[in-house]
Amino acid sequence: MSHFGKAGPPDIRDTYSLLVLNISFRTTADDLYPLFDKYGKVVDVFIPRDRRTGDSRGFAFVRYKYADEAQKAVERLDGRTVDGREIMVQFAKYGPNAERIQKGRIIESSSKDRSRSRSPRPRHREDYRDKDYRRRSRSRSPDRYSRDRYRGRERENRHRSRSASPDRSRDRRRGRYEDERRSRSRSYESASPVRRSPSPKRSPSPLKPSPKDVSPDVRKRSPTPKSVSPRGRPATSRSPSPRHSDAED
DNA sequence: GTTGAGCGTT
Repeated sequence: MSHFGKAGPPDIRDTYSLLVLNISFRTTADDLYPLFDKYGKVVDVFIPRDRRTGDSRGFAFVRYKYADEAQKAVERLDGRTVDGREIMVQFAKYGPNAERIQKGRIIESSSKDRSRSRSPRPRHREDYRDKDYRRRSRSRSPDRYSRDRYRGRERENRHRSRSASPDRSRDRRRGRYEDERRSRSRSYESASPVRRSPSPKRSPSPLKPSPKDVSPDVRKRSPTPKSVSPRGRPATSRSPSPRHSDAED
């Protein structure tokens, strides 16, 4: 759906797509259109939305008619604060139908001319699913803790140099990404699938629990429930049955 | 009410 109400992409013959990232979730195409249209002729503005909820994904595609205007918009709107969020405008790298894009311009690889370049790779389906799957997992930041740590460090960095250069944003994101990746790798290596046993009944060895594991008080308290549940059942003691102890967990 | 790396629809 495009912002103009027409079905699908209007006409992508010589248009230059810009990718607008880091926009607010409330920002709509109607809000971006006038902003981008001021710097050139905007052919189409499209904001991908979630199919289930319909919420914006936080980025938009602005299609310009001329490259110079698109470039101008990139240099003008990149880093600008829109709706309280610093947006990032850059040329689109991938096309809507997995078409290759050069400098934001869509390069029709094979649609009418298939004999020239043969690329029998129906990957669009898989790519689409893959990206969709990624979005599902996006729900919330699973590594939010790690990112918070880095974010705190960034804050100090930003504190030192208030002036921000347009190139810095790239390095910043990339550096964080690498750190995140390394952190994940380390997590996978270090983190073992150890499930904390909620019940201390689980003995580490199949043998009978050594007296070191079981405190003498516990042993003495086990057969003597000084506390009775309101229902009249000895709830304080877990399960007097030794063979039932495993099944309970 | 929340979220935040990334590349798109009939």
